[in-house]
Amino acid sequence: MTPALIWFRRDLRLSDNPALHNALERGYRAVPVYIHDPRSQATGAAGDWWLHHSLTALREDLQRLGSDLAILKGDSATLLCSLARQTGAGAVFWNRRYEPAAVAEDKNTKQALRDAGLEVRSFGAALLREPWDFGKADNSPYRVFTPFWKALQKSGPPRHPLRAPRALSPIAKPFPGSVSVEELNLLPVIDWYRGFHDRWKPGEAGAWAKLRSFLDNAVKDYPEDRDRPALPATSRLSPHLHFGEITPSQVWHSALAWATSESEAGTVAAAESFLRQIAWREFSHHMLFHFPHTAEEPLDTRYRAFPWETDYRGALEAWQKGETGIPIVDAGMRELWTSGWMHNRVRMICASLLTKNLLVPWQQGARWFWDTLVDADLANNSFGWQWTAGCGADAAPYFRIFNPVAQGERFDADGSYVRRWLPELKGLPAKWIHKPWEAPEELLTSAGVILDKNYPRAIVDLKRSRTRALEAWEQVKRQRV
DNA sequence: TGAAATGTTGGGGCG
DNA sequence: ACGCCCCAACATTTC
Repeated sequence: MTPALIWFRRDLRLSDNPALHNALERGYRAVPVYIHDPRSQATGAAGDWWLHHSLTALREDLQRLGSDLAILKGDSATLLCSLARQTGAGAVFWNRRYEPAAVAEDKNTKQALRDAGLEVRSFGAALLREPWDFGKADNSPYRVFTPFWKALQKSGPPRHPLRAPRALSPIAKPFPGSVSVEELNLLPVIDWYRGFHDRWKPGEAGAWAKLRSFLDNAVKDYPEDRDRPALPATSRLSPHLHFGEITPSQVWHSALAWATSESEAGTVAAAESFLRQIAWREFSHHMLFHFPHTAEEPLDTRYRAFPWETDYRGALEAWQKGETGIPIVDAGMRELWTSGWMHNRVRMICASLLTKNLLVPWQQGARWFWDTLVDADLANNSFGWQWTAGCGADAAPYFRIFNPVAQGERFDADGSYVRRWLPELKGLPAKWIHKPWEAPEELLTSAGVILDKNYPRAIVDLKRSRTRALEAWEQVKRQRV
């Protein structure tokens, strides 16, 4: 059997893997390869932690089927060419990536391999639809979510997921040039990530465990509870989806299968409310594909002239450390630091405070999330930040400025989310927990809260900074015309 | 996937 | 009984 290199990237799974599946179907012997190119590093520190464990899991899964994962360091085009020569491979198969830099790299690699006389095949699996053939009637991309979502639902179910192979052929041992996962030095130098282990299980099995428990326990209440950060109401699949340990198509079919197998009313609506979030992920990936500059620059060009604060270092640092003095924000930022993840509702609240009340450029917030989120994903991250900042696709109009106190009282009414992450405020009753600066002095004292001593006073006046943000927006509107 | 300002309505207290 | 005011509750407009 002729070998084919299966180039793993952001598809660290064996099931629903078209590259692997097609190589086997065409009678190739699969040689699984992962290439770490430190120059084209597209992961933050938390993502690196995840990648380390996900690669370990993939390698073990491959070994269980009789194969292994060859792990190489260096330039992918060069390595794939030399590897094909060494192994006598006649083909290279992979599943597509959609980020601008990855698209460019893959295009070059494909050309180099074809020039070397190899068969190269790439497949779509990370998205529900290929961005280039999912658009409006005139084939231009959707820029508004609701029509995108309607078209997605109308376009029929995504392709049916493929099964994992039952067995694979062994690869050469030792494999030429292969290193261990440890040798990739992915684990961050400072060990802030200790809290990650009991919350996350990177790898394909971990992804399915999350999906299973979400379908068994939470999806039925998803429409009701999804915005309440204290509850385990969301799927937490985001990092698994990012690394391709599970595909959106698998999630889609599993959720609909759950909805039709349950006899209770409202299950289809519940499943669709969840899949709508999967569609937001899809939308943001399509947007980044069609507008590749939006990872760095605002989609709405008026915002190039936005009068951001220039001396924002102190504010940014307080925000990063969860020391803004605004409880729902600080709770979110500490959840992020401790667990590598933050509830989506709280992400919006934190992002709104940074970009609107503090007038810090959204790219700074995006950069911090990029480094600290285990699910850091270029498309989702850029899209989400631009959405909140008001400069993105189908964005919240600029004047929609969150009031973090009102948001806290609405979505964390009893304050249990805040108390979980800010134990120093534990003793405050729900009435004051979202605005300790307004609490009566004697109440603060009996709760053991000393403002500016063990919990900061709010670093911004919410009312005044709101007005200031609206004035900044007026300035931008005038400049354009 | 907002919040604040402003407008409207209707019940109840009260002279 | 009536008009007046207050204000909560809700709706609409504006940022």
